Amino acid sequence: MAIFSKTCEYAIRAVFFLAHRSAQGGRVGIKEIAAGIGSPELYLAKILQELGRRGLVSSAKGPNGGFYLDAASLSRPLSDIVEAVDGDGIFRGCALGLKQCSETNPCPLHSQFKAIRDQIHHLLHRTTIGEFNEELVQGLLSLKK
Amino acid sequence: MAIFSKTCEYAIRAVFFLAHRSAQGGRVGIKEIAAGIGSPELYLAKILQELGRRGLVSSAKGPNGGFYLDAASLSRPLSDIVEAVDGDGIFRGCALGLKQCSETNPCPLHSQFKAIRDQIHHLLHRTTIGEFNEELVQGLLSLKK
DNA sequence: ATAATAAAGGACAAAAATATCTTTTATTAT
DNA sequence: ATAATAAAAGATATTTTTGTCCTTTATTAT
Repeated sequence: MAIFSKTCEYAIRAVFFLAHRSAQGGRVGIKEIAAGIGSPELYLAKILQELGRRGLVSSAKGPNGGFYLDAASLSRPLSDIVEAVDGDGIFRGCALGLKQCSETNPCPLHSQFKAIRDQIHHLLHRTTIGEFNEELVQGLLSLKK
Repeated sequence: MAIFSKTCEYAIRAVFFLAHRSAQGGRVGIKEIAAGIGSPELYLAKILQELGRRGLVSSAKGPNGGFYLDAASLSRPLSDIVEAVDGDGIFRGCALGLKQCSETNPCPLHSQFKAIRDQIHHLLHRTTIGEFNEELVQGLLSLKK
C-alpha cells in the first residue's frame, strides 16, 4: 500500500505540473500534462474533470484551450486535492478500520497514529499549491516520472 | 484511502485478538476470531494461512485445533505483519509514486514524507505483538468492532 | 457559417482487491 | 479403523480501482 491512491498521485502530480506550467499564464492540454507526469491520458482527463467540478483546477474548451490554475486554486492547500480524491481517510478514521475507535475507546494503535495523521494533515494543509510551485520553480525538486 | 489495506486491518486485528486469547495457551478457531474482530470468516482464513506460511502465526488442524501465537511470534514487531500483507510501500517508496524520487532527486513532498514514513516504521518496528498484548490485557485499549 | 480544436460526459473494459464456495489434508477422539 | 473436527488449498464470484473508447459540447479561427 502506498500513502495515496494512484488516482491521487496522478492528481497531485498534475496539479504541480499545472502550477509550474501555468505560471506564465498559459493553458496546458491534457496530452501535455499526461506526457509530463507519465500518466494515462484519458484517465487523467477524468481526474481533472472531477477536480474542475470542485473548482480546484480551471479549464477552457476549444483551440488554445486546456487546463490552468487561477489565483484561487494556487492559494488552496494541497490537502484539498487529497480530500477531493481520496477522502479524509488519511486524516481521520481508525488505522485498524474500527468504527467505534475514538479518544475514549481507542484501538491499540489509536494515540500513536493520531499523532501521525495530524502531522500529515498539517503538512498538507499548511502549504498551498502555489507555495509548492515556488519551490518547483527554484528547481530544487523534481516532478519527472 | 486508509493507511492500511482492509486485508492488513483484518490481519492486525486478528493477530491482536490471537495474542490476547492465546495468552492462556489455548487455540482459537477461525470462526471465533472472525466473529471477535468482525471480519468475513473465509477471507480471514486466507489471510491467516498466508501469515502462517510466513511463520507469523501458528496453527493446528483437527479437534482442539486452531490458531495461536508462539513465543517467537509474540516477540515479532508489528511491522512484520504490515510488511507481509501490504509490503513496504508505507515505509519506503515515493508519496507521489515516482520511481526516480530519491534523496538526490526528491519529489516536492519527499523530505516531509520521509519523516512521516520513518515515524510509522519506527512505531511499528519498535513495539512487539506481545507488548501490544500487554496493553490490551491491561484493558486500556479496545479491539471490538 | 464552417471546420478545427479541446474538454466534458457517458459507456465500457481490464485489473486488482475483497469475499465466498468446495474439496482436501491432518489431527483427535471414539 | 472410523467419524468428527478444523485448517489448507484451490476455484470461483463480487466489488472497487484503474484505464479506455466514443460521442457531445463549447470555443476559436478561418
